[in-house]
This record gives sequence, C-alpha cells and structure tokens, in this order.
Amino acid sequence: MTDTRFDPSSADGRWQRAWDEAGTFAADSNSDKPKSYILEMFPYPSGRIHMGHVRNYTMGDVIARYKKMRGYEVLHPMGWDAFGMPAENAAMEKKVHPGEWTRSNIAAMKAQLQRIGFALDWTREFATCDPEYYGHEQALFIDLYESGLVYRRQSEVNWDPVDMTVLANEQVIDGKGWRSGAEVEKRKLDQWFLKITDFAEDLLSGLGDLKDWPDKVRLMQENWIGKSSGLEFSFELSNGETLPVYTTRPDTIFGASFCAIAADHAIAQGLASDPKVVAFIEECKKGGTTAAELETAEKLGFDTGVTAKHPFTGEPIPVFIANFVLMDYGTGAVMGVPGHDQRDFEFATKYELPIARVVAKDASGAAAPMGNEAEAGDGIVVNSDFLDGKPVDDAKADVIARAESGGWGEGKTVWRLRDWGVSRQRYWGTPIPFVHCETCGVVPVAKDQLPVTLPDDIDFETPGNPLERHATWKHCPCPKCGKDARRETDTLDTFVDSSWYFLRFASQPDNAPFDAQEIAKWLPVQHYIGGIEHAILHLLYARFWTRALAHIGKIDVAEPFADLFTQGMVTHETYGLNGAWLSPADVRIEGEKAFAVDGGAEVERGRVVKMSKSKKNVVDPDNIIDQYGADAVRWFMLSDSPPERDLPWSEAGIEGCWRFVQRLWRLFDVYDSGASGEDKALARKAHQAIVAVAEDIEALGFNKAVARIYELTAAAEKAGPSESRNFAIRAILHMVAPMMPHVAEEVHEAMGADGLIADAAWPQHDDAMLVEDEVTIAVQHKGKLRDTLTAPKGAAKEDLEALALASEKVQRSLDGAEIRKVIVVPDRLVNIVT
RNA sequence: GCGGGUGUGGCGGAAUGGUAGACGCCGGGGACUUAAAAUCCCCUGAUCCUAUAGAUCGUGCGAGUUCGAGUCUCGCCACCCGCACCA
Repeated sequence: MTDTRFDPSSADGRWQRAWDEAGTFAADSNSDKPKSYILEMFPYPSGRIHMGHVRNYTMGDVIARYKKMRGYEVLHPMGWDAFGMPAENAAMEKKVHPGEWTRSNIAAMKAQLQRIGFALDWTREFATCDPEYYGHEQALFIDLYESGLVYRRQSEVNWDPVDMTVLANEQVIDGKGWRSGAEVEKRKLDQWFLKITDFAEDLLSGLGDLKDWPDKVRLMQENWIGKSSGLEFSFELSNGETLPVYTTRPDTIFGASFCAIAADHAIAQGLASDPKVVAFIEECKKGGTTAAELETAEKLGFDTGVTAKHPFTGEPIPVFIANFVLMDYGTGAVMGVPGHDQRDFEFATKYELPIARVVAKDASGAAAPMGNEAEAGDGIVVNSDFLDGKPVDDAKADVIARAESGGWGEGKTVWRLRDWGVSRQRYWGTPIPFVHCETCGVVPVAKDQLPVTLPDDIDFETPGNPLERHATWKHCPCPKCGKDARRETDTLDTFVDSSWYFLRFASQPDNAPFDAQEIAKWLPVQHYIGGIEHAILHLLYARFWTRALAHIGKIDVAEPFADLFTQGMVTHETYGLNGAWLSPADVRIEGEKAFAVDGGAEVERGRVVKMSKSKKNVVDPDNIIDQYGADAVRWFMLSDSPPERDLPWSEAGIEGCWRFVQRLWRLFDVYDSGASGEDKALARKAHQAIVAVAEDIEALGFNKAVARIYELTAAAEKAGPSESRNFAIRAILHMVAPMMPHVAEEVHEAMGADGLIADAAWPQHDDAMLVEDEVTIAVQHKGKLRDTLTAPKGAAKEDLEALALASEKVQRSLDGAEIRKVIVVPDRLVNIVT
C-alpha cells in the first residue's frame, strides 16, 4: 500500500535508463520474429522539439511498442534531416558555423526526445550532414548518373543580385528577394537534374496499390504528376513556319477560331523587331502569380497578323500572342476553341472572335445557341463535317487517327511532372561529386575518393556561394586525366537526403549505402507517420528514389511506405493585446476573459490556430514535462482528438491527463494479490477492452482506445476485490504501457511483476468472455424510444415482442391504438408500428 | 475556377441504418479537511411541466428512401485544406 504520488521527475529517467541499459528497443535484423518497421518523418534540427514533433513521435511510439507486445521485431529509428538553409541563415546572423549550429541543435533535441521516453533504436541514429551518410549518397548519385538517370542542362533560376545567390520560389516575395529586398532576376545556369519523368507512368499507376494511403495524398500526387492525353499537331502558318500545338480536345478541332502562343514562344520572340510586340511581351511578364491575381487577370492577346491554316477546312485563323498560355506546358501554343474551353471563351469574347458550337447534348442540338460560358462537358459532336454525330471520345480517336495517317500530328501523352532540378548554389548540403575538366568534360569523382566533404573554413561575410568563393576547395585534379580541373560547387537539394534515409536506417554497412538483403527484411515501412505538408514533394521523391534504385538493381522494393498516416497539427488559442501577440505563459484566464499577467490589461482571445512563433501561441514541451512528466504529455497527445485532426492544446486538458496518471498509480493500491473470486461483469469488460483497444490502436484510433481505457479504469476502481479485478488492473496496465510507459513500468514493478513491461506481451483475452448474457432491448413506438428492457441474449422474437407489449410505458404510449406491425431486431430493439 | 474534406452539447469528440451525445474537459452541488491541495460522490443538450414522474424538440439547412436516418440518396449553405490560365 502506498499513499505516495507517482513522481515522474525521478521515475521517467529511471525507466529510460533501464530500457537503454537492457537495449530493449534495439532492432535485431537476425531475429526470427516477424518484422515491423515503424517510422516517423525525421525532424529538421531547428533547435527545439515542438508539440507537433511530440504528437507525431508519440503516435509512432505507441504503434512501435504495441507491435513489440504483439510479438514483432520492431525497427523504430530516429535521425536528423540536417542539411538546409536555416543553418546558413544562422551562420550569417549569429556568426556560427552551420555545422556547429546543427550539431548543437541535434544534441539539444535528442536530449528532449529522450526525456519523452520514445522506444527508439538510437544505435541507428545518423544525421544527413554526416560525411559518412552523404558520401554514400554521392555514390548513389554517381550510380544514377551512370545509368542515365542524372543529366545536366541549362535552366532558369531566381537570382538575387545583392546576395548573389539563387532563391527558391518561396523566397521570392513580390518579385523581390526575401532577405535583400532586391529585384529578382531570371538567370540561366547549368544545373543537375534527376529523370523523375522516366518514372511518371509508374509513379502514377503505383498509387493504385497504396490502399493504406489517405485518398487525399494519392489524389494530390496524381494531380501533381498530371497525366493528360491528346493530340499534338502542327499548323502551317502564313509566314511559312509551322506551329506545333497540343490539345486534349481534338474532337473540337472544327471549333478552333484562333491560335494562341506564349509570350516567350520562339515565334513571338521572332517578331520582336516590332516594338509593339516587345511592349506586349513585357506586359505579359508583369502579371502577378498569386492566386487572387490570376483569378482576376484579364485575358490579353496581341494579333501577330500571321494566320494558321486549319488542317481540315483550310480556313485561315489568326495567331495571337496571349498572356494565358504557358511556355513550359505542352508546346507553348494552343488552338483556341471558345465554345468548349472557358479561357478560350473569355479570350474570344474580348477580341470578338467566332464562338462556334461543335459539341451538343445530342445530334439535334447543332443549332442551339451558346450561353455565356464555354461548354466543356461531354456530348455529341456537331457542325464538324465527318465527325458529326460521334460521341466526344470517338471523335477524339478519329481525329488522332487521321492526323497520324496524314502525317501532320500524333496522339501524345503529356505530363505536368517536370524533371527534378537538384542543384543548389549553397554551402550546407551534399556536394555533388563531379569535376569539370577542360579536356574530359564532366567527370564523376572516383568512388574510392568519396566522400567529397565540405570544407570547414568558410566565410559567410561576403555574399554568394561559399564553395564557389573558397580559396582552394574547388581546385582539384581531373579524376580521369589528372590535369587541373574544377570541382562542382553546387550541392544537392535537401529533398535528396530525405529520399533514401529510411533505407539507411534499415541497413548501414560501412562500405556501402545499404545491404539489399537487410533492406528486404524490413522494407516496406509498415507505418509511416508525418505531416500532410509532405504529401507531394518528399513522398513523391522518396517513391522515385526507391524505384530508381530498384531500376538499377540496388534494392528490390516497389514502394517504400506501405501505410501512410498524416497527422493533424497541435493548435492553441491566440491572445492579442494592442495589435501584438501574447504567449500563453503571459496570459491569465478567468472564466470567459483573459488578462495579461504583466499589467493586468484584458486580452483578446483569438482563434485557435497552429502553434507558431509568429503568433506566440507556443507551449514548450520541455516546460510541460518538467511540470507533469512524459506520460501526461504523451496521454494528452493521444486523447480526445482523432489523430488526423488538429489537437487543441489546453492547460485544463493536460491537468486531466496528469490526474489520470495518478489514478493509474493508485490502481496499485486496490490491487490485492490475495483476492479471489469472480466478478463476471468486470471480467467481461476487461476482455472486451483488450480486444477493442487493440483494434483501435491498429486503426490508429488512439482517442477511442483512450476512452475505453478510462471506462475500464472507472469500472475497476468501483468494483470490490476479486481475482477478476486483479485481472482488469493488469490488463489496464498492459494496455496503457505503449502510451504511458513510465507509470506502467512503475506500477508493474510495485506489483512485484518480473521484468520490464516494455518486454511484456499484449494481454490475452478469452473469446467466451466477450459475449454478454443479458442485453438491453430498446422499444420504439412512433419512431421514438418508449422504454428499455433487459432480456437474455438470443431471446426469441416472440418473447421480445411479448415483453415489449407488457411494458406499462409502452402501453401508455400505444393508448389502445391498433398495432399494424411489429419489427423485432434480435438483441437490439422492438419497434411497434400503429 | 477545379479537386478534396468537415459540419453532433459550453469545448474536444463517440455512435456495424437500430437507446444520439460514450470518454475527456469546463461548469454546478456535496463529502473529507481548522483550511487548502489532493481525492471521492452526485448533477450537467434545450424547452415545457402539475418537476424523483412525464412531454416535446434536437446531429448545418431543405427534401427523399425506410418500421427506423447523425449514418443512405438528391438539392442547398457555411467553413477549412490542396492545386491552379496545364490547353
């Protein structure tokens, strides 16, 4: 018996050390057990763990610990996505080396994660900025180069002329560099690309097999890959040139009343001797790219005076330069069919071009007037010569067939997906392992010379890429001819680092990136958990790398992540005072109102939004753990909100979790190892909970599992001593062990049980105990509940009906009315229809 | 504009077409205590009411299917997210 309280400040650390010393969570790839690889998206070492991390890793941790209890050999690793721009920004602002900054952040965040008691195999930890890791990445990059999946070409970048650096699109704000504020220029640079488009079809069709991915993510990837099929064909122009266009609606070709080309199309550029053309092209470039601007942007065109000859009718149609045509999709030119494309409709309306109907609901609709918008839907082709009367799909096939046999066009599939540009003109990334030689050209670094490491003595005082500026680093002999040559100074996009890290976790030999046979033991990842913000890029790139590596025979894995789960954000109320934000720590809540701790002024309670530094609505996990310990925070992360939805943090909520931690501790008080006798109702509840909680955890329905554990706990507390109650208490303890492992170990030990509960098996249930022998029957009349009655399970329909009609309440409701029908659902209800 | 999602008490949320609101939080009342903390017990959707009983309403709105709809169908509304002049 005890009257003490559970003290996480001593217990948490004690159990964490116990797991560590026993190597409880080290994954053994040689184990005979079935394998389960549980992975959460590894963090960027920004400096502090935030609540979003805690939620993410708690979910993964519960699954990992649960799987272990279920007899799996579990791989649950952790590492650091350690390259990236924030480290360079810190170097510039705080004058620290990016490596030092990153290393100290990793140390701090690792300590934070360890305080939460995650069941991680730290022996496999690495950071992507470890030369060992990025050296293997360089080797893989060279392998991909040698199999033709890497190439170089000129590509446009956003160039900040003041910082002398390349900017990502999101660093360009209103056409200006985010840091310097300078007008951003477009520059053409030789850049490295990965041929992801080679796998477009496969990446798309592979989505169909990812049954355990959210539909939303699959759809987003599908749209991103953007497959469309149609006809590419050429118009003959009046100036003797030809104009290739691409259309997904060849069936509407008889409705074409103009052609439109992009401002940077070669034909438009060719007309640049005309100052009016130059002025118009300039005008097109000015248009903003924000959603709102595009929405309202007017369709603008410039009639070039050139005409195109319609391939079937031979009629001349005008060629415009237009601001709504994109150079980098299709051929940068389109045929305009105003009747059946909304953009073309707006354009034709503005420039008074003919709007013909070539598709109608049925063949009799040929003469129906057009409305005030384009009709983009299906139908029957009309006013189109030999296509008349054909359904749209047949007409498409017909036109493509004629174009192909006539030699003026061909059916073509066009993808939105572009090849992946991986060059970054930055320091803090994986050096691209190539050398530029005047004689030999671009030459890969010899594998035995890897890794190509980053120099440490760098200077962030002057703008530009530090690798480019470094006194000696880029000078090296050519690996092929030995003459003086120049090292590549671009580094790889950090998305490359995160495209194969899950392979390195599963297998990390010294002399190779990974071992295919080890990989085969663990992959695919059984549960991959992370934020929805990675729905497209990271997940697509990781799928691509997996395919590319399989393609060159390095691994035999089709898809890296069998089951993907995207968790919601952790949110918090916001507090505003005089136009500034206040942090929750500086606010006192009294009933409906909130006041500033400092000065006492009333504070406006704002919306509940994602925790962010800018809104100051952040709660630091470390402070919470200091106050309540790891288990309360973990329990909070799992309670209440379904994991895919946002979780609103609240002081009251964590208090409630803390109370429950103590309730669990006190269960030990009522555990009486000498008690005997059966409490069938409680035993039944316990057996039912064992099954239900397991199902909930497997479906990631943690909030439901939590509710069931609360219910059983309340029942066990109320019950008198019995062996059944002891069973229930042991069951509770084992069921919460994956969620609140510290208090579970503590109680487990206090009850005198052997070993660690972390090593224990999931409690056994008895099927016979799942079945109730009495059920509650609802009795309805006129669609409303009139009475409930208790009946033995499996009672005959007639008996239930008789029982229902015997009810006084039912009789009162019936009030002598004639019974037309009685519906009896066994073990559930009786519905009387009058 | 296109695509997707969500809508249930004061709040977070439960609910194989079958007792709506499990469980948690907040709130109210009480016990224990010199007092507090901690803990325990009871109440807690709304309205009506002759008030330990009973009735009516109630899952964004409007229809429909059904003996029975939060759940299925159709039509709206609101909010959130993603993509975006992709031909």
